[in-house]
Amino acid sequence: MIQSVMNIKYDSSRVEKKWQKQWEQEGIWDTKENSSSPKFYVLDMFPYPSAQGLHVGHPEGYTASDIVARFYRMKGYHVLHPMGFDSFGLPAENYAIKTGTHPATTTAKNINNMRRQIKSLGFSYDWKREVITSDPEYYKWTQWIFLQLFKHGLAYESYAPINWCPKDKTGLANEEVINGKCERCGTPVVKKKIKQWLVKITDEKYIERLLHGLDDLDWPESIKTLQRNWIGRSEGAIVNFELWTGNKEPRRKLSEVLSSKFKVISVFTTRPDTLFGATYMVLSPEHELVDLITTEKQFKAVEKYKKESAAKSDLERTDLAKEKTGVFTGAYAINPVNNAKIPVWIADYVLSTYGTGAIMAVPAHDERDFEFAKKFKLPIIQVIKPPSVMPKTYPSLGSASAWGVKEADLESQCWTGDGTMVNSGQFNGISSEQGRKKIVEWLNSKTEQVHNACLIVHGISGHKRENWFPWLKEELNKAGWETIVPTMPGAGHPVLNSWDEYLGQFDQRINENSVLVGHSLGCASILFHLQQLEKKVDTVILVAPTNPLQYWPQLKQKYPQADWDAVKNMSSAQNFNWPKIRSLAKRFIIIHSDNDPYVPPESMAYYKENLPEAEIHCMPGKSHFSESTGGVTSLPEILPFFPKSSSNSSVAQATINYKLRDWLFSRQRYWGEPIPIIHCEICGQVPVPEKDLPVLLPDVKKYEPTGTGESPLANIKEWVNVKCPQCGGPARRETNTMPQWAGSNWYFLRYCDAHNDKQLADPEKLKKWLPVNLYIGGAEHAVLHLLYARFIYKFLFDIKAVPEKCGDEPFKKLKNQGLILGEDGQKMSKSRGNVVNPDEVIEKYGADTMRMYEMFMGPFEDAKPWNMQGIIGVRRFLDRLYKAGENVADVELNKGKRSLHTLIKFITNDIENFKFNTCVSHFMEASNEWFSEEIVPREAYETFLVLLSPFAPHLAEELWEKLGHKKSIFNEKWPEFDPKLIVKAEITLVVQVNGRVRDQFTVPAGISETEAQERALASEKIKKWLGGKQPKKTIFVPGRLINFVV
RNA sequence: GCCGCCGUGGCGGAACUGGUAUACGCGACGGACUUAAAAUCCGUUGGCCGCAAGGCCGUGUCGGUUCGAUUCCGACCGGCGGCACCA
Repeated sequence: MIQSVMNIKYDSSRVEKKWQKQWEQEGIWDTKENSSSPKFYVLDMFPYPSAQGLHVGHPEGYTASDIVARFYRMKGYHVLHPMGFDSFGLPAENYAIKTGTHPATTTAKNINNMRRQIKSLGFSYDWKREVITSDPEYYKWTQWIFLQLFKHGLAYESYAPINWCPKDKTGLANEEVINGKCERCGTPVVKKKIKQWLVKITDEKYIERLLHGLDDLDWPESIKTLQRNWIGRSEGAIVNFELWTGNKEPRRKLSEVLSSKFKVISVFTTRPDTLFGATYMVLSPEHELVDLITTEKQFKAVEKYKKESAAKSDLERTDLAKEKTGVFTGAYAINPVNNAKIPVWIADYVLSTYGTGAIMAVPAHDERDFEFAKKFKLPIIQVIKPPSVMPKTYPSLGSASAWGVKEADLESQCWTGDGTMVNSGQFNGISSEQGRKKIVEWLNSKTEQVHNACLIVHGISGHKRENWFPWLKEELNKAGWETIVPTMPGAGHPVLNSWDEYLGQFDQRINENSVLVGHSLGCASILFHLQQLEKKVDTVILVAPTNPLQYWPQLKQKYPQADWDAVKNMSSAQNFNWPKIRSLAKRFIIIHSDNDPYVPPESMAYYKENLPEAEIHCMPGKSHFSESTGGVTSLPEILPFFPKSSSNSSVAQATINYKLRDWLFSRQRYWGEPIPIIHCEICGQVPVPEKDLPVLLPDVKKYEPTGTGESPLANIKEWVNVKCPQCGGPARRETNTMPQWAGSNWYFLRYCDAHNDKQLADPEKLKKWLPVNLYIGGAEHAVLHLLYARFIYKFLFDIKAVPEKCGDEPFKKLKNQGLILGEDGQKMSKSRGNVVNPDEVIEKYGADTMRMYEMFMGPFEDAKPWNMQGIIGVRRFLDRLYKAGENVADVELNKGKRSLHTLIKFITNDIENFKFNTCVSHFMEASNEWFSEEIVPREAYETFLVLLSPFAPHLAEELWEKLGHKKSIFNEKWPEFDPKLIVKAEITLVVQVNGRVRDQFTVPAGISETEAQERALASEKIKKWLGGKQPKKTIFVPGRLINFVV
């Protein structure tokens, strides 16, 4: 029970309030901007201002960072130590739904309460730099960052299915889904297809940097591993399996299938060495090819299975799927290594979102495939022989037969490790590691050399296009093209309508053998897309290229009803980076006519100028629209320009896959930063001009999300309906808000220049402070916050918003505080009733006691239970220290010098090594040694107070003042220890016989081995243990022990 | 299942680089002060045997390396955290 401390002399609450007030008035924690001393940036993860206020876990991290901040200040550093609030989020919004109180009101109230609580612990924060993410002055720059992402093609809208929490009525990022349930409310998550904004964290430009950047960081290894696993890089190969053309009763004509974008089934595998053991294939039920290949006979079963798996929530699909399920499609594919005809199944153990959404199944060497094959009686062929001898032999571990079992016993288990290849044709006998490489090489070399992808984009040139493209497709098919990716027909202006989908399909298929064809305005699209893709291709063919600069304004007028949403990419035609485009293709071909009103000489001049190396072919007498073809000319005439069969088609291609998915950046909720995009019917997605930022979050009457995927903002007509900033036409604001994590991934930049209204922060100030030297917070942010913040920082670095000098990693050193558990050893929670309220602790014991106890409980990074009884020990220590102040006298510190300097050394080292718990122990030990005496030497007492001041600032300051000092103790320099004074004159030498302690005595510290031996052998006890025998060997550890071996 | 971390007194924990295991604190027990209690102060406190000197055992379990292991290696058991059909 909490015991009364009323009659203790030290009145903590009075003293603490007194100094908190005085420090604030004097502004002694204000950051000194102009200082030539080295900088140190100590950052805490800022809290969400919850209604429950501060948790005892918060002060643990804050105290540690405060100790470090004060320590570095006293060591002469120039320290930035700020605090703020991450104040957008669901709880305030849910509270608003329940009570009608505006989230801003709730948030302000909670912030005030938490700020009071934080201040009551006496931390040395520079509150003048406080950052609040829901403050428009702040989120203006969150929006600005979003606009930069958008302008760099890293923020995009998509209709893909997302994780949807039915209770919170909002989309969740993958990282927010835990065991198939919503991180916040535990509701099972379902898939929902809604329009959403995503941020391309998986962009090639960033993903490897996010991975490798971890290598040099001073972070806990566990967090780095967590991030690496989350990114989930795996190396392997994409292998193409041809469809078997003899399939019976196809529902679709073979030509239809083959002319689709899937002529083959592509799989991703990390084990190409097991290809000879691939006895069947599995597509995920969502795979687009399923419809095309399923046979009439299997159609019903496949449809039923697809429906079933679609209806399952993620939770059911993973949790309940202990038993594998699946259905045969009726189709077969050809294994490229041995031309074996293997069945194609669908099963929901194959994920549509990873790899290509299809696998080759090698039941002998993959647990899941094995299980599936057993259940559906599919053949199992062993192709890897497990090593029969262990890499290292340990006789104690029994015989190697334990390993041999796996070789023989394919009935009940499979071998997923490496080994020697068997049943694999010419690869028999080589190791599986080698086989991985060799099989991929071999497959590539034996394949007929043809192109594998042709991307065709036409313009909006109108009527006859429907004829041109199917025909082109067919002709190219006949000509032996491996894969033709067609345009998608649709209403109005087909390409434009399907533009987004269209691009997505190509991206992975395009490689250095691809040919890209554009017609009319599609030429600009092709070039722009190529530039965005940043992949090398073989050839770019431009047929009747119209000058985009000339045409877009006209077209907008001409086709006001068109889906101009989709034209956005082309509106950026002004942004062509010609040198880059020219570097991306080996060959450029331009085909035009001399009789084309849409391709006037200016257009040709435009392309000639920018693509000087292009081969130009003029078709005399043709026009832009030709009767039969819809193109500039008839196909037979342009086909010769398609380069034929000049390079490799990749049947197998080494590649890399990641688990990480793009970051869901929109929520269908209210209390968040509005996404600064305007949707115009003509111009599409238009970024809000920077001068119009911030887009303020308006008031609403109802906070409930509509549940249909729209936020409550959609109901405010006067806010939603705006004029397009580009064309002035009618437009609508984006009504989704940003996710919880939007504001928190750059707040540490803002602290450097918290009130700048011209830019997110002055680069000069960023240069001064970044990167963060020490970042302290909970391990629960290991993935979400720390990954996103690193990504945004790298992006800001790339666009030069973060100066080059700062580097592209924001947090040099990271420390995670361990969880503080309840007294019952369980996680603190309201329902368990084991929550400790910091306010009460401070009231009973004082802030300094609280701070020191939190440090004393155990290692900073370990989880440890709170103990109300334990805290009294710290309080007693502080009381004794307080009392000892009365006995301070100006006496010479003679013998005490050594222990004083030892203490300085311990405290200094332990702070540097984050061992705050042992600091407290050292303080207590020193206190027991010195302060129970009648006379306390001033030198010892004062130095002790300076060392203690980062831990117990109020008491240290109070006692410092009582000693007669006029200036704050925090102006003191951190004491240095003198190594000479620490050396002990005498030590206890331990004498061992056969490694067991048998005697010990005090000897001069520098005792030599011979002397030590003499003394030890003289000991009666040792004589007894030696039993008259001569030691075989003597081990002498200077300053510690001597050991005789007999 | 996979990845990471961790097992030391009644409890939180300490132990440098392989060198006296259990520092410091809590609790418990005994004592002082007090009419009494609280508070405070002093002492004892890993287990077993012994009057004692002293001895034996002891850092999750079993084994290994070593003159010597809480520390290094191997296997296992138990706990915590994360990921989870990632091909």
